[in-house]
Amino acid sequence: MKNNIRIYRAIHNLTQEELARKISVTRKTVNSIEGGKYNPSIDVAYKMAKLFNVTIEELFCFEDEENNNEEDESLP
Amino acid sequence: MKNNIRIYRAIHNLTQEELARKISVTRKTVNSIEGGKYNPSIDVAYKMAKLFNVTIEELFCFEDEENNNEEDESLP
DNA sequence: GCCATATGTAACATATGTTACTCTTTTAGA
DNA sequence: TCTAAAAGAGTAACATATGTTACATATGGC
Repeated sequence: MKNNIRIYRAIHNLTQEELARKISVTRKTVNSIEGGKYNPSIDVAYKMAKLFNVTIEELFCFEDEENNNEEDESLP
Repeated sequence: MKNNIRIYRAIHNLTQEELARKISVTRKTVNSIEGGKYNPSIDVAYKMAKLFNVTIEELFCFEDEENNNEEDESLP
């Protein structure tokens, strides 16, 4: 699932570590979610969205994430 | 975390099983989330919100869930 | 009361999100 | 270039969400 964390982090001028501290998770969690390694829990998603003053839907891109292959390394 | 699943389910006239099938989870998952047994994953939350045509924030009540005790049995 | 449907719930197994620890790589600045 | 901050990442351990299966309870119509 793609997301706009990096963008909103830039807008609010926060490092991954600062963001992590503000929402009470580790920097690795922010790093992994921002990099799309895994999806956030709904709590973490909400805390981030609230901090950035946007909705969860604005921060994370759900739309057509079901039928893609999250990497292009499998393409011919 | 409280939620309005039961209400929106009633509005859309769906049983737990029908809702479950529409969002590709089991009835137990719907039942457990609706009953507040655990929080949904962000995917399930999104699918429900999309089906009911509301935002995740409208469907689930995050606001002051940190400092409550999720039951009123502890009240005097 | 009897029956069908809807809902609540338990034990266990599996999948996924999060942390702690550590290390490497990239980026920005003097 | 050298340095430090920032970001990317691997692993193991743990917490939580979800599925499977089965059974119990409620509710309404006959």
